[in-house]
Amino acid sequence: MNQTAFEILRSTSLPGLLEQEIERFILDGEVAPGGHLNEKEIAFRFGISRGPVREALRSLESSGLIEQVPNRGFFVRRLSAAEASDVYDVRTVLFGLAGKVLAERATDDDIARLRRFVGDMDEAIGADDHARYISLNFVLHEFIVVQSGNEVLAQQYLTLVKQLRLHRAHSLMHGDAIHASNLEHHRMVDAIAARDPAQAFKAHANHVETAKGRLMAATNPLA
Amino acid sequence: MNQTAFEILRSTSLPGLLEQEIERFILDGEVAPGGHLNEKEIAFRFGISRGPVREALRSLESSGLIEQVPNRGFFVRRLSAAEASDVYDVRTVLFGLAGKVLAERATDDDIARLRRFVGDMDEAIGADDHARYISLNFVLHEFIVVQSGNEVLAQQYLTLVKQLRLHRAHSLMHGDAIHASNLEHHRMVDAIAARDPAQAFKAHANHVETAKGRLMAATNPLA
DNA sequence: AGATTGCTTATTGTCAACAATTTATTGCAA
DNA sequence: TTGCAATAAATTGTTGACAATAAGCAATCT
Repeated sequence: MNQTAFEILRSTSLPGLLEQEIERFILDGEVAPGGHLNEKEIAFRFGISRGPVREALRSLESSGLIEQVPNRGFFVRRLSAAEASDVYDVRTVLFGLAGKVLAERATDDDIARLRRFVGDMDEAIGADDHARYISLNFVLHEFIVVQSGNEVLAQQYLTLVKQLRLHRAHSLMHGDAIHASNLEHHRMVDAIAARDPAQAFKAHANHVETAKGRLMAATNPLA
Repeated sequence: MNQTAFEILRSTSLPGLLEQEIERFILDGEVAPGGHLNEKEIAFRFGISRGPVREALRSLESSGLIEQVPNRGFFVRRLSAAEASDVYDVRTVLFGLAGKVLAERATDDDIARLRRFVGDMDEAIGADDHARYISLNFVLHEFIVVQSGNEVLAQQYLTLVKQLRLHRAHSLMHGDAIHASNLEHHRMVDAIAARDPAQAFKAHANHVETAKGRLMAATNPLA
């Protein structure tokens, strides 16, 4: 039963479980940026008291998804364009590092899977399946970062990606942009397959940098 | 009075204040890596209850300074050589980015202060004042990262530096190493003064990379 | 002696209640 | 009607108590 599974997890770490649930809630947009998180309501929703809820909220605060205002509670963080730009800059070098490290240690199987991902994404583009492309895109990036084997890197990177979802136009791409994006993916995988760390760093960093460019252009057409 | 200052801060955010105090406690080595953090004892020490203590501990957990073991509490994190290596790799690209950004936006005053720092460090070397060098070294790095203006970058970087203090040999340098280190500082500042972002990235990243090399050599003389 | 079981103690995990602060509402006067 | 003051309600901040789990210790058995 799901009930028992819940009970088992519950006994290990209730705040940890809560953190995941609240995070999902935020990332799914069920509470908009700037929105207030009512402790009592959250506690009631999960049938527990406010103690564990506050602990979970503190964790989410540290990962930059929510902010605390003294005596007023926790609010979903609002990410300005300037802040999103800063996040992108950090993400750029982290992803570059992931590519570099992966070029040094990728197995043949890793490379085969990377090629498969990018191939599937080409197919999704051909079939005009936008949702599938977005989904595969996320999986590809996560795969690269996780397979790099550097947990610090992976954790930092994923935190930043989550933060970016708090920004208004966090992933509006269409037509040409998607096509160009997957061309960059090909270059990334080629560099890894060639076991060329320096080139892999460039290709991966460049990919995020151009993504930032697309985002900023969409946000502020004047700049 | 200090008492009132404490009371004022206390009214804004007790867990936040606690987090700083416990962090200082850990970084000063008053609890060794692997050591246990007794909630009741901490609460008693500050004359408060366990609620706020647990919230502060959750925050510290998110920043990677402590780890939670279910039903056994929080322990100061033990950083293995492999983990320290990973942290250094991430720190390398973050510091590279800081140098790059600073090269793009540093004011003349920033550059003057950088030169002064490095000059003072040369003096400290000449006077064989090891403690002063270490101190200035930290201030210089923090200055560069903060003046980059990217708060995400600064926060991530400082978190990693704190984590590194959990590793045994986190800053044993002497003689030649210190001299070589400050030569690298000169190259960093030169690149910033020349407003050369690409060169600044290289110089800054290289500086952390060689520091990692020194550390790993000290930790594992065989490799 | 060494290992094992059962009991005692200490510590964590969670809760419900209370105090303090903020927000919403009502009543009143200009 | 609008602005303001007083009051009521809701929410956060903190606490002390209780339950559940783990660690320490002594007595027992092989």
